[in-house]
This record gives sequence, C-alpha cells and structure tokens, in this order.
Amino acid sequence: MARSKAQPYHHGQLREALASSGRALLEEKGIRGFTLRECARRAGVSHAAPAYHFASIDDLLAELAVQGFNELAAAMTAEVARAEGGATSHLVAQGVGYMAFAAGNPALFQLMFSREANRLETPALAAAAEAVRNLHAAAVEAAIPHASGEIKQRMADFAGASVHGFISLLLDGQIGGKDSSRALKARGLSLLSAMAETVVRVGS
Amino acid sequence: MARSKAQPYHHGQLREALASSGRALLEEKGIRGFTLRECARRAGVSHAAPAYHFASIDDLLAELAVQGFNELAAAMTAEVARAEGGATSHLVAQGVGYMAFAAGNPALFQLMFSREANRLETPALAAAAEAVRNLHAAAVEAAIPHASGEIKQRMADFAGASVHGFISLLLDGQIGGKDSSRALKARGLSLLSAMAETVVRVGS
DNA sequence: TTCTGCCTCTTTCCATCGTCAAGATTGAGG
DNA sequence: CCTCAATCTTGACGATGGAAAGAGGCAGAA
Repeated sequence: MARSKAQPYHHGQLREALASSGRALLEEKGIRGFTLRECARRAGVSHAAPAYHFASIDDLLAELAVQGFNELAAAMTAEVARAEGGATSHLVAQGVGYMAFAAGNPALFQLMFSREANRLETPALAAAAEAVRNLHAAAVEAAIPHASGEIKQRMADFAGASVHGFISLLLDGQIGGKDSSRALKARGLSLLSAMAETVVRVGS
Repeated sequence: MARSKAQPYHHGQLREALASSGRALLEEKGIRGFTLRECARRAGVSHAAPAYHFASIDDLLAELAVQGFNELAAAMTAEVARAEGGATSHLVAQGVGYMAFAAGNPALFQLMFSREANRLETPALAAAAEAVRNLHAAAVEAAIPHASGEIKQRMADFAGASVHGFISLLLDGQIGGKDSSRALKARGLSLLSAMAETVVRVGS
C-alpha cells in the first residue's frame, strides 16, 4: 500500500510535531479543551502514535511547560540585552521580557504557573522554572548589591509578584478590560517603574 | 413552574450538594481531574442528575467561581473590619484577607483567575469578579484620597498585582518551596507593607 | 547483499467522560 | 384520589486516554 511522501509511515519528527500542534491547540482551546487525540490528528498520525514519545498526556503538557520556561528565560535575557542603562533599567527590561512572553503565549503561560503543571513535578520542569527564578534573583541582586540577604529576598518577592501579578490579571481580563493595547503597555511600564523604584529605594 | 430550590424532591438540596462536592473535588483533583460524574457520585445521585441543575459542566464551574469571588470579597471585608488603624492598614488587611482566602482554596482561586473561567463569561461571574475589584479600588482610594485619578489607577494596579502575584506564585510553589508556614506569612506581610508604603508614598 | 532485531506507527479494544433521550418516581394542586 | 410537572434513573452515543497486538521500515550483523 503506497503512502505519499508527505505522510510516510515513520514521521521522523513526531515529538517536535506533537509539541508544536499541542502548543497551538492549547492556546486555541485552553487546558480543558486540550486533547491528545487532537494533537495527533493535527500532526497527521493515529491517536496512539504519541504514546511512544510521551508516556501520557501529562508528559506532553510537561514538555510544553518546559519549552515555555525556556522561552520565557530567553525573552527576559533578550530584553535585558537590548536595554541601555544600569542595573535598575535592566530590572525593568527583564519585566518587559516577562510580560511580552506571557502576552504572546497566554494559555501556555497559565499552564506553566498552574497547579496542573506543579502536579507533574518532572525534574526538567523544576529545573527550567528554577532557571527563570535565578534570572530574576540575579537582576534584583544587581540592582541592590549592597542590601542584606533578607532585603534582597524580600525585594525579589516584591518585584516578581508585581510583574507576575500584573500580567496575570491582565491576561485574565481583570485589568483594563476595554483599554487599547497602547494604554495597557503604558500601564505595564508604569507599574514596572514603580516596582523598580521601590526595590532600589528599600534596598539602598 | 416553581424553582428547584423551593420544591426539592428526592435529594432536596442537590444543587448545593453538587456545588459542595464539586468544590471538594476541584481542590482534590485539580481542574483536569474535575468530572461531573464524580460530583454526582459524591452527592449520591446518578450521573445524569446534575443536568437538571446545571446546563453543563461549565455551568457548574461558573457557579463555583461565583461562590469563590463572593467568599473572596467576604474574606477581604472581614479582615478589614478586624483591623485597627487607618486606611493604610486597611489596605494591608485587605491583602491579608485576599491571601487567606487563596491559601484556603488554592484550586478554586486558580479557577477564578483562569482563562477557563474567563471563557465562561456569565453575567453573575462578571459581577462577582467586579465586586472584588471594586473593593480593592475603594481601599486604594481611601489610602490616597488626594491623588489624581491616574495615580490612583496606577497604584491600584500596583497593589493588586503585588498581592495577587505573590499568593499566586506561592501557591504554585515558585516562592518559598520549603519554608515554614510562619516564615511564609512573614514574607507575605513584608510584601504587603512594602506595597502599602509605595502606594502611600507615590500617592501623596 | 540478505537477514534479523528494534524502533515507530496503526489498529483494535476498554473504561470513562459529557450530554441527550426516554422512562420512572414523587410531591403538590385540583 | 388523580393528574401533572419537576426531579431523578436508566440507557445510549460519540469522544477521550490508555493498553495490547500487529504491521511497516530502518540499521547493523552475517
């Protein structure tokens, strides 16, 4: 039985294809509308094909979350690299990168910071999440190098909570329901500057 | 012709029982483990019984979210009522109430502020969520009554984001992985005081 | 080269899910 | 008492996640 070249018996990149289609599906249907069979359908394979690459649907979700954390870290460092100025503006830039990733991948972002992801508890996921936290801690550390360890930790809590909370509430529609994208960005930047100002003031 | 709650028949309080068992199930299994049939099972009725009281599983989830927002508002006002001092300490107290509710109902809290809940878009849910936002805006307003409208909005963003972000990250395990409950409360209070200080300073 | 073993994918099957349709049960009003 | 409508049960359908078994295809051994 002849098979077209487009759909050979061996896909070759099924794992990547499943992750890709899964990601699109997640953004499209949300976590409750996410199904393994639809992922397989979009990748052009049978519904049982994913089983070899992902032990379960949770395994696939964990993989997506890991990807998300890696890209989140990349977005944060990229924005910092683009920024001019000192450690304080770097802290703001890192927040901009954080929000930009979240805004571009809202459903994935929520999955990454959801109880469902936490329930997965794979080492790779924990490591990827920790890398993001370390980036953040380093930025706070650089902004207030002379502060005590306790102050640094509290300011890290504070900065992280502000940024994460703002973008979370925004993506959930709790903030700025009918505001324009431009206005929302201004509100976000305003929040970031208030956050950085407080960090520097308390930590100096 | 009469309402179901006014004319109970076999179970008598099925709607309430389903909401109650559903809430327990949600906290136990998370949003992906939440099933209508298990709710019915725990309420002691057949799998199709819920259909009369809730048009769909999303209807039940929306009801739970509405309950959650109402209780969140109650927790916030209760903590404010217990607090001594002026508007600034009331702002802190409201944050304490917010965090206390979230800590006591982590899965429900995540549902309330999830994209899934947002997708439901029932009027009752929107109203319940708005009531919480109004409580928060009023507390900020009282803390900085002489500030401009724009400053008030920015400080409301800031205060809400800090509180929501901190408890969200905490419940997801991104903050204070192995710290004691006492230490975590101290970190939360420290964050709240830094938040209130910034609000008052910027808004005065 | 041919053969053999293993990795990959398909097919088939099962228990469970949400929802619908139809039948049974019960309390209330005529 | 008797009908009737609201409530609940039973049964069914399509869809899902996962397991089991078989087929296809590649790569290394002979």
